[in-house]
Amino acid sequence: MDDERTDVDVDETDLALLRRVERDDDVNLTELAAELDLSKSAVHYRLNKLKDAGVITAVSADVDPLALGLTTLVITEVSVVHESGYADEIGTELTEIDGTVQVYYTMGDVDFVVLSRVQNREQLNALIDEIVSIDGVNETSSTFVMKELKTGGETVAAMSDEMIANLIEE
Amino acid sequence: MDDERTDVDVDETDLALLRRVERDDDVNLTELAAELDLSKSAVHYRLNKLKDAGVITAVSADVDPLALGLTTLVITEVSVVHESGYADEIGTELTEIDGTVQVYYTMGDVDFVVLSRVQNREQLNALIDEIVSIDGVNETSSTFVMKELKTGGETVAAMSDEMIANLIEE
DNA sequence: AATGAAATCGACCAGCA
DNA sequence: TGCTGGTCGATTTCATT
Repeated sequence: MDDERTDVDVDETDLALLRRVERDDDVNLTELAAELDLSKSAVHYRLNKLKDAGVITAVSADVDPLALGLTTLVITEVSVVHESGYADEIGTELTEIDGTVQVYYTMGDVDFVVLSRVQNREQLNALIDEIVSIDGVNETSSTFVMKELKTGGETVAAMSDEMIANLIEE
Repeated sequence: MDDERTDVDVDETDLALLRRVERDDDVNLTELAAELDLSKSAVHYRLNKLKDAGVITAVSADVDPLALGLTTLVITEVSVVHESGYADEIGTELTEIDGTVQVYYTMGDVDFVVLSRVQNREQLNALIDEIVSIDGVNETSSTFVMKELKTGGETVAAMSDEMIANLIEE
């Protein structure tokens, strides 16, 4: 029993709807209604509610990086000189480097984890050069991704029964 | 000059369209057409083309993890005993653990990088226990994410001019 | 949360550059 | 090959219960 305060309240139907549209929202209300055993109006009502509540933050097209030649995904750990209080600024600069797709500020001896997509090794070298040239960056360590086994597109689908239960009973 | 063979050919207009819909596809054709200075038919035509070509793999709703109480994001490095050729199987098992949202198979001394979302520390402990109990897993190292600075939703927007140029000139 | 009607939209086509 | 413009059926939307 830890985190009790949840901003929004969703029920099992909402979660089923979310699971469906986070996978594929390129459907009309009639189809959604049939799949979820709801009326079209009910689906419409719930989708609006979920968007208003901020549970659904956007409806977006998923672009295949490979189709654009972005065949290389790299994970880079970035450490900064720990005297500098410029972590915020460094983080912002990391997000602005072309090719970076995910940037996380982390606890521990590594300060940032950066995921980047590039088309070839030259672009990778250029990208890492850009990172190390940021003022305050101390050390970097990069690893190639050989296979993307799960890509993070689906949030609700990744939740356990316990996580679901914590949401429902509130 | 490295990777020359790209499966699909897209032009600047396609990329502008992709940039728009990967950010927000919750708009009608009329609005898209106005923003891109195209006719509705042209937008319709290009969107279909991009979906057929596999550049757009899906249109999906983005769910805010925080709205569902998933306040904790953790990055875990997983090493396997290197005698075992069960890397594929271990990878699959990692993707199936509740809470894991991204799983990458990597080169180097770390074999997998796993990103997980949980609601509290107990769930995190349970998750890590599940990982280490996988047959063949040797060692894990986890790091809390304190701030998500860039979350990887947009692929085209992250591309440099050079990457774009490599795509256009083919 | 359901109904039904009005407004709007997306799909499609024949023709064109 | 990519686009235009217009039509029609389908869809979203909304007031009402």
